[in-house]
Amino acid sequence: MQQEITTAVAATLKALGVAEPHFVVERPGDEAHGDYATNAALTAAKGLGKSPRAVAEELVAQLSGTLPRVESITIAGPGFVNFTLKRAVFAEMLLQILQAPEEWGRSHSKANETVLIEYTSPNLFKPLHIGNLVGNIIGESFTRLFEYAGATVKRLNYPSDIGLTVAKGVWGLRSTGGDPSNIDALGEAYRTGNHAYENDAAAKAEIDAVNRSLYAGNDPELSDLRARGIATSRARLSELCEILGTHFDTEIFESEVSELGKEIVKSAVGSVFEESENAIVYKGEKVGLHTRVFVTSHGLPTYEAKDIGHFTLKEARYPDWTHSIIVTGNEQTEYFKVLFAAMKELFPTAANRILEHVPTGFLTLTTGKMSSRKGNVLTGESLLEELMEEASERTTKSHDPHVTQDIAVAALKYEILRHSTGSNIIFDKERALSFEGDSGPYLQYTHARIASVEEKAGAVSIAADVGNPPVAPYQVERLLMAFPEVIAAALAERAPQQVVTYATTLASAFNRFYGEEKIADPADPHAPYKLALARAVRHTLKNALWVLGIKAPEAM
RNA sequence: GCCCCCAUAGCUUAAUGGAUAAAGCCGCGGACUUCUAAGCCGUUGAUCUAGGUUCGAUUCCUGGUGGGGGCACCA
Repeated sequence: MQQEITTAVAATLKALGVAEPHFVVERPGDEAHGDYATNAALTAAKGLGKSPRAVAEELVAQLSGTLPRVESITIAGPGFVNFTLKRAVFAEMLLQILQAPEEWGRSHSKANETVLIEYTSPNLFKPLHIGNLVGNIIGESFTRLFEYAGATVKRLNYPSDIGLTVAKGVWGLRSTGGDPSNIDALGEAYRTGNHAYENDAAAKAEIDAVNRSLYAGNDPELSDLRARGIATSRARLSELCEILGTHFDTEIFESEVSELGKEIVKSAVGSVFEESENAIVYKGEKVGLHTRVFVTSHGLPTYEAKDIGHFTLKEARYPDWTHSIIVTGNEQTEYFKVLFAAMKELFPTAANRILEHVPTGFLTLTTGKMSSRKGNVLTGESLLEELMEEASERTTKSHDPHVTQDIAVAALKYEILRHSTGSNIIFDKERALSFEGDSGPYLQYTHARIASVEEKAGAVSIAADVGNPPVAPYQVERLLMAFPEVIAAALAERAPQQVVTYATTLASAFNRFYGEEKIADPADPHAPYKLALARAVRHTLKNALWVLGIKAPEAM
């Protein structure tokens, strides 16, 4: 519908003599301004040498009668042109939603793309950090937005299974005698190792030696501890992904790419890379960036070289990729600028396709910072566990443990996805645990409430039907129409929070409707229409929640 | 020192250059013997600062102040 109006307005402006029409068609914030509005007259007025209102009047005169689904076109304010849709358009929309609920909101705009999305990427050998959890939640919502646009999406995980973090953990395990099959013991071992590394010079030297041994694989005892710890970490990660509703299509480990990356970098010395102070570096200054080390003076590959190797493995697995997205914390923003510049010089395929870094913000608690390195231990999993305990206390209608879990996950995901991607998140546990007001559980509750009303309606033999609509559309109905546009905008702007905001607004509008109107009233001639509307809202909420990676329970 | 990001109500957050800046929390006050009260209704309250561009600026540009991140052998 938005597209229909945009096309018509563009054509009319051209007919009026505007060479390059520049305007937007949007949904006005105020319902009184109709269903769609355009600023076309304001933007075109100057070029035409006329007043905005005069241009608006010409626009209205030209457009009248050309849009079959538009009831009226009016001029308001300084020269906005407002479009109000015909009543029947909304009934048609409800019918469309009820007939193909799974399709509502989907498009084919990315049907020709294969998108590789890399996210989560934790350090194995310690409990999942809260930052990994943020990345997982945001990354997953991106995969779903792309899937909704018809793209082929591959979910990639790139865990760190070698390096200083692992060495600290292995050293710590040996020092504490902890059980490598216990995830908490791994966390404890890591903290012990990290503390020693920062405060004890002798221990630091030992840990560095452990690190070299692990790379070389020349100490069976250490390598065995590493392998067992990693197995424990991976098993735990799988469990958490199950709870979060995520999975990965491909996992590539840091240890697989180290040597590969190093060799590629070495072979490109003199062309892409150069030697400097015995290290191999990429001089980012030539493209307005900064220099970074890819291979150290000791001949070890850095994260940079590993990412080069990583890229070649990704490409080998998915040669038809068109778009590669990496989701990480925003502290790596500058790093990826340099890495991508180097990759575009190095790989012809990378030069012609899209490499994109999506930065996520830092999550801090209202009670202070969190860091698993410093031992103030709120991990991703401990946070989830707390939320699940609270959810189980509050669940009344359903005692299904899966529903309880889904509610806890919803609370967490909503709290993270409501922010604009990349902005820092101040997480208030009390607020998330309260499940009141704008929240994941609020959306789920609204969904479950509608399911319950539908059940009641069935019991009194009311069937959904759009044949007898009330004279004026309800506010909820108008809101429904925006859903596909919101999904498209959220993808284009990399902004899942728009889906969060929309779903919350929709739920709120429905709850107001619910408070004002009786839906399942056998004596009400409009009951079948109201039921159809309620069901359409439920489908829309369910689809919006799906995009956010949140389950929509039937009862709670 | 250089580079990047950020600053909206008491708190946590929204707002493709557009109309009266939108919610939730907190506070106060309501409705309901009626479909799920995790709900609904009412109410107080905000764009860091000085300029600039624009018909129009929370949004774009410049300076200032305050905060976060990054800047060669960590990831």
